[in-house]
This record gives sequence, C-alpha cells and structure tokens, in this order.
Amino acid sequence: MKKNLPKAYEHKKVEEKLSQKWQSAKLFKQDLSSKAKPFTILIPPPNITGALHIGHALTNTIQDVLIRYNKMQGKNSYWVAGTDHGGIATQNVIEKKLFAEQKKTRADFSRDKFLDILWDWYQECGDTILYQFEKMGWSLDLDNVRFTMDDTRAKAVYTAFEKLWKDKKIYRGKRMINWCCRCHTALSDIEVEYEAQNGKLWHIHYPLENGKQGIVIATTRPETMLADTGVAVHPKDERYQHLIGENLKLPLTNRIIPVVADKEVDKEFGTGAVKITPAHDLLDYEIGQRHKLPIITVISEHGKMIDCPEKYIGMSVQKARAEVAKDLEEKGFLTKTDKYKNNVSTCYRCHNHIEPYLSEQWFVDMKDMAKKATKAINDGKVTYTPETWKNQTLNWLENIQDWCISRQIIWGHRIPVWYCKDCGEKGLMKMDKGKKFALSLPAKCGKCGSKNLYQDEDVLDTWFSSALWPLSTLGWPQRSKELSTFYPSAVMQTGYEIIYLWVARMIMFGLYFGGEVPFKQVSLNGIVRDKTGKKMSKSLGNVVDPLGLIDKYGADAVRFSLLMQASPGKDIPYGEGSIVGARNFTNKIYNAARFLMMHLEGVEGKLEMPKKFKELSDNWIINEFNKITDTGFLEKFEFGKQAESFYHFFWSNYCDWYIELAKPRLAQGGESKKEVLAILVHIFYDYLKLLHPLMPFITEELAEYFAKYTSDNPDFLIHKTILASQKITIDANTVKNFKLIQEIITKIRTIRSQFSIAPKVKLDAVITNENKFISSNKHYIEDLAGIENVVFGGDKPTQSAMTVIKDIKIFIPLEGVIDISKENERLKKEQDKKVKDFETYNARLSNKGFTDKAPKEKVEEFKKIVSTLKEEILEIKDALKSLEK
RNA sequence: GGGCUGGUAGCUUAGCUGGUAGAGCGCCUCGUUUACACCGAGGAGGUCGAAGGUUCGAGUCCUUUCCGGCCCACCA
Repeated sequence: MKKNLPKAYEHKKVEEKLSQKWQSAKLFKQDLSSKAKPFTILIPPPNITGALHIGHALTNTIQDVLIRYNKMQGKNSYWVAGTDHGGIATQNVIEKKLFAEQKKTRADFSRDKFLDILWDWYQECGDTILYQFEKMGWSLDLDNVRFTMDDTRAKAVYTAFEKLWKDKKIYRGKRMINWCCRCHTALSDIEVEYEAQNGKLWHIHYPLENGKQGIVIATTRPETMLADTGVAVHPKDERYQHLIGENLKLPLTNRIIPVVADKEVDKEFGTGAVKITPAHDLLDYEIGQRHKLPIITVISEHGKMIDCPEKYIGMSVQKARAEVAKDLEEKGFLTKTDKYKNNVSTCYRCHNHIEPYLSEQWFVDMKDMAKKATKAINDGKVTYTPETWKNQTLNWLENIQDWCISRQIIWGHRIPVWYCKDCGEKGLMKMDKGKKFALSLPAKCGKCGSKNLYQDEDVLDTWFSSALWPLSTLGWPQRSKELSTFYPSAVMQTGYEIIYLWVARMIMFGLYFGGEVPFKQVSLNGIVRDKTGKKMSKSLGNVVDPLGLIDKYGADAVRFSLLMQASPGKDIPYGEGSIVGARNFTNKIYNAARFLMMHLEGVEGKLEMPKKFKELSDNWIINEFNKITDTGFLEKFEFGKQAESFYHFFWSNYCDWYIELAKPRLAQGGESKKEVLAILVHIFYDYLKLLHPLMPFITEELAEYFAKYTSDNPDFLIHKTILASQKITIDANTVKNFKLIQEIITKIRTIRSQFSIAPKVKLDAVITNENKFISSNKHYIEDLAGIENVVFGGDKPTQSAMTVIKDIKIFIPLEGVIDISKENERLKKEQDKKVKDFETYNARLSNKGFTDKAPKEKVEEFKKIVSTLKEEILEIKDALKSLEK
C-alpha cells in the first residue's frame, strides 16, 4: 500500500495544481494549422454583473464536456471565451453600488466619469469571472478572452450598424415603446415580462358636454383619464349610436372630448366604451392617430404625474390611481368598481413597472431577416434539441416586430450617428483607421454646412452586440483565417429563456452579415432551481454559490452532479444532496485507484493486456466496458444518461463485482496476479479517458500514474483518443452466464442476511443436481458468498435453507443455526411471489386471444417462463414439506 | 385567448417502435473482511394523476378530464 496516500480524495490540491498546469501548457489555444474537422463552441458570454451563478456552471460545464469529448474524438475543438458588458443589467448593478456607497445617482456623474467607473468595474468583475472559469476546469483559453465592448467587437458593431444603415434596414422614428421608469430607458418588446395582478375595473361616467347622461367607460387605469382625449365605441354598437360625434366633458379636468367610432373596440368588454389616452396606451395611440385626437402626456419618464391638475402633480402612478378613483367617487362619477385580473408589464431587469411611452427611438426592420432565418431552420441548417423549441422559434419569427435598439443608458455601444443642431440633418459617424476603435464627427453638416454637430446620446441594446457574437468573436468583419476556420460553429449551448432575445437574433444576424447560419445545432438546457423547484434569486435567499461548492466538494463533483441531472431543455432541481453523491463518486474512483496502486507496488514495466481472457468475469467486464463506450448519449445531448451509465459501470460493475472477484487472484501472486492486474489497470485507465470530459481533474491526476503501466505515452488526457477499450468478441452466453452466477451469489447472501450469519462464518453450499457450468465457476460463489465449498450431487442436507433458480437447487446446511419457523416463513414468501407470477403468466396463456394473436416467440417465451416457475414452485413446496419433518 | 411542457416508490427521476415497472437519495436490518463508513451486504416501499376507448395485452397508442410549470398575445 502506498503509505502516504490519504484515505479520502483531496480535491483542492489536485484541482489547483492541474488548472494552472493546463493554462500554462496552453492546452486550450486555438489551432489554425490543424487539418482536423473544426468543432467550435462560442461561450454565451456572461454579463459582468458579478460572480457566476450555478446556471452558468451548468451550461458551461456542458460545453466543456462537448469541447473535450470532440477533441478526444479527433476534432479540432475550440471554445471561444468571452464576457458581455451587459448593458442595463450592469449599469443597474453599478448604480445600486454607487447609491449604497456614496448616495449618488447617475445624474451626479458626467458621462465620461460614469464610463470610467464602469470600465474599472469591468476589470474587477472580469477577473472574478476568469478566476471562476479556471476553477470550474473549463477548457477556455484565458489568454484570449473577448469582451463585447473591446476594440475588435466595437468595430464589428459599427460595421454591422453601417451595413444596416446603408441597406436602409435601420430607421429612427417616434413610436410607442416600452419604457422602464426605473432604468429610465426604452426596452424592446421581448424585454418586457408580464405579471398577473389582482386589479380593479373602474366604471366611470363621462357626462355629455351639457351635463346630461353621457357614457360610462371601464378602465383599469383611472389615473390616465387625465390624459384622455376621446372615448371610442364600436361603430355598430346600438347602445351608443346616438352619441357618436357628440362631445363629453371629462370629469376632474373638464376637458371637452369627442366620442368616436372605431372597429377595434370590443363591444363585449366592460361597457363597450373605451376611454382613449393616446399618450399612455398602445391601442389608444393607434385609435387616436386614426381619429386625429390630440396627445396629452401626464406621466413623466420617471413614472410621475405631470401636466395635470395641481393636486396630482408629482404623484407616482400608483398613488395617482388611488387618488383619482377617490375623487371620482366623491364627485359621483364612479358608478361601479369590479375586481379584475390583468397583467402588468414589468422590466426584465429590475421588475419595476413599464409604461407605454411615446418617444424617438432607433429600430431595425427584421422582416426579411426573419424570413431568411425561417428558411434556414426549415431547411435543417440549424437543428434544435429538444426539437419543440424549433416550432416556438418559427412561430416567433413569423410574428416578429421591428427591433427597438436604442437605450437611454450610458453603458454600451454609443449609437454611431451624428445630428446637426441647425438643420436636423443626421448621418453616420466615421470609424477612425487604426487598431483602437474610435468614431469621429464629420467636419461639417453635409446639408447646411453647420459645424454644430453632436453624436447621438443613446447606446445600442446590449443584445445587438450579442447577436453579432458568433461573428465578432472570430474577428469579423475581417476575413481572417480564424473566421473561415471556426465559423460557423458547431453547437450553441444555452438556456431556453434567451432563445428569442439571443439565439434567434444570432441566426438572423449570422445569415445577414456572415452569409451562413452561426451554428449548426442549438442545444438548450433548463434552469437550475432550488431543491423545491423554485427559481433561485437573491431576494429568496436560495442561490447557491458555485465557488463555495467547489471549495467544499471539488469542481469534478459540482460538474458531475449537474451533468447527472442534465437532460435537454429540462429544469434541474438542485440541492446539496446531489453534490454529496457526486463527491462520493470521486472518492470511489480515487479509492479504486488506491487499491490498484497498492497491488502495483513492486510491479516493474508495462502490463500486457492478455490476448484471450480465460475467466468468465474477465470476459464479462470487458463486455460491460465496451457497452459504455458507444452509447451516443453525448451526441444526443443526453448528459444525464451518459453520466449515469459511467457511474453505474464503475461503481457497480467494476468495483462491486470485478474488483471483488479479482481479489483472490491478486492475493495468489505470480502470473495470476499479473494477468488480472493488467485487465484491471487497462480498463481503469481507459475508463479515465472516457470520463475525462465530465470529470477532468481527478481523471487527469490518476491517469498520470497509470499511463506508465499501459503502452500509452504519458500526456494530457485531452490529447488522447477515446475508443472502445478492447474490441474483443465476447461469447454471447458470457453475460447471461455471469448474470446467473451473480444471481446465485445474491440469493445465498440473502439467506445469510436473513439468518444473521456473520460475514466471517464460512458455510457450505450443496447443489444436488450436477451442473458443469457452475462447477467450473464455483470459485466465484465461494469467494463472494462466503462459501467454504460448493458441493455437487448427493442428497439434500437436513436442516438447511434452500433456494431455487430455474433447475438449480441450492441448499445451505445450517445445522444448529437454522430457525425452522423463519425458514418456513422465508420459503413461503418466496413461494407466494412465484405463484403470483405463475398466475399472471398462466392467465395470459390460457387466454385464447393471446395464443392466437400474439407473436409465436412471445407465446413460446411465456410458456418457458411458466414451466420454469412451475418447477421452482414444486421445489419450494418440497423444501417446505421436508421442514415439517 | 393560443401554444408548449410535466404528473411513475417519501424525494429526484429512467422507461425506445405496447408484452409481468428500473435507478440514485432517503428509510429499515446486519457488518470496523487487508481500496473506500464519502464503505459493503441484504430488505421494505409503486393499482405508473383520473375516467373512458383501441388491443389477446397499455406507464407506453387515442379521447376526455383534473392538477402543476412555462411561453406567446395591444382587450381597455
């Protein structure tokens, strides 16, 4: 035994050592000279909002598995590393930080100063993220990390904007957009989330100009009535025919507003009459446009009331709603208040409420791009796993809206457009030549000659640069070797929650700018939830920190526990329990290695794998190993199944059975030991290779030791090729025969357990009928079931426990130990079970429908089972009878 | 309102083209056998959400239904 080896695996030392070794050996650098087929994955760049969470751990571990696995399949793997500036999300983090630390808001800083703060943050947070990349064992080249706002990426963004501009796909317009009053910016329609709320439906009477009975409208937002400029009814609504064209006197403000007829009004809803607030509702805006109603704004970009009766000015929308409702009630305009469930729009970044807001924004016309993407997907240029997301994407593309790309924040790519203060002309900024990215204004306005020019203050939606990620990371627009080698990438692995925000847009931009789809396969993973299935969030306090877990259990364990549960598109309930299991698995592997090392003491040179395997167990384990080498689970993104198959083989087959069976041979020494040791070591070493993509650290660490006993040269495992260990044809009966031996051993163990016979007490086993196969493998039974001698033939011993498997009757003499009533009970139970089985099968067989219609083989199979069961039952009956004597 | 999912042992789940329900964790009993107690051996535990139907036979196919989760949609 190697004395200096601790009993439990110590992950910390190993992982620290190896992650440094890998990075300094430049193992994960891109290889532009390789002739092998490229296999590229672009990391979904994490936002620099803080440390990585467990969801990153999942999706990136999956990518790492794919990268390492494909590399070991002989492909030219390259995993592109990077981070994302994360627009609003990151700016929010910084604003919160500034407020907490200095009680300052963004208005307290100049644009440049604010940007400096953010760039400093990028340094700090970026380093944290890189540290985590390394800790997780991810095969990313950390010397070559892209950032969505670095010079190369900024040039790509500019070039893309320029092309869209020239192609007239980009335009600026005054539109109703989603405005986050907290983040103080426009959002695209898919950045809005909806939350169900228990609201109210207020019924308000708008009298006629002359004070007489007018119209009762229904609304969920009474405060917006202060900006009403009309009331609409359906043109065919008989109830209101006489009022169309009449004027109403708006309560509280006494503004005179007309009743208009519009077919968009739903007669069934509420009172069938709808108040029109063009400034604060999308549909109202459209109706207002059609009927040329004026636009009055009463809600500011901060979500506060403005330009309305004095008493409401400055109130929040919520406050004003209550006040207006109260005032209406006091003045007798409120006729009814119903409970009503509706959706409120919230910001996907801060979850504060969204106001529809009329403003000038930049948009991209997406129609054509969506059409091309649809075609590519339909043509199978991009596949989806799980496939259900393909249709969701196609559906979304079909109903695509123009993309609002301008954001009124500071952190991001500033929109490269200048305006003339004098004549209002606008144009594209020029990109300076040189390595650093910089833009400049033209010397003078092309239209009026004014030098009074300025750049647009807004920045681009962060998803704009994200959509370019597959191209920009590879150096586009430069037609580099890097780009031609690695574009398009092989797999886009990410969470299903950003399928529209990101994945679909990458496909559209990839086709538009790169001429090809950016990736061939989309593989979606689910969300990592807490163990009760709740989404993890800071406010719930149920987030788990990957670094903490790595520290406690090791990166291999964290990785494996996530992979164990990873199935395409499925959410993962994650608790510490599953990591403990994975940690125990690493320990199991380590201890198996320790066991082998112990027996390798004093062994010199290489161990030759035998050409032929004499032992049944050898053939069986080789066969079991071959089975796990070609499952194809990874190609199907079935990581859970792959992990389980590896886990089961090792723990159950290799350790619990094969090592246990090998022990006597190891103890024998000489050739016997050498032979079994060779098999043990070769399988173990090849297993390490197989497992390496999933658990890179422990496998690398152990392989270094075992390589010298095989004919393999020592090298990093990622440079090795995974292949089936020994493609040796195994006799078809081997597995069946071995299973029978296993069954016999288990049955004897059960008897031992039921009679509480200590492991060290050796027993005999008597098999009354001769069986050549068992007699030639009886040493397995003796070794693993605590049997002194397996004896064949002769009479059944008196005072013995008995069990039967097919035609094999096994007696365990238990002179003095046996408890007759216990054995009686045990046998009866076994009998009952068999009788029950017998009855189900027999019932089938006595059904004429079955025997006539079922396939012949099935009928034969059942007949055989029935006759075996019958025999076994008779034997048990016999044994029960002899107990009575 | 439209669409997508899932409902299998206490928990998390596997079950392909229909042929007596598997696993991990937990639980119970036993065990300090010279790799591992982060271990070994054995055991208990499921009328597969419900109801119909197709079939000789259904967790597996069809219909209906109940309960979750998610996405999309400008009904005030």
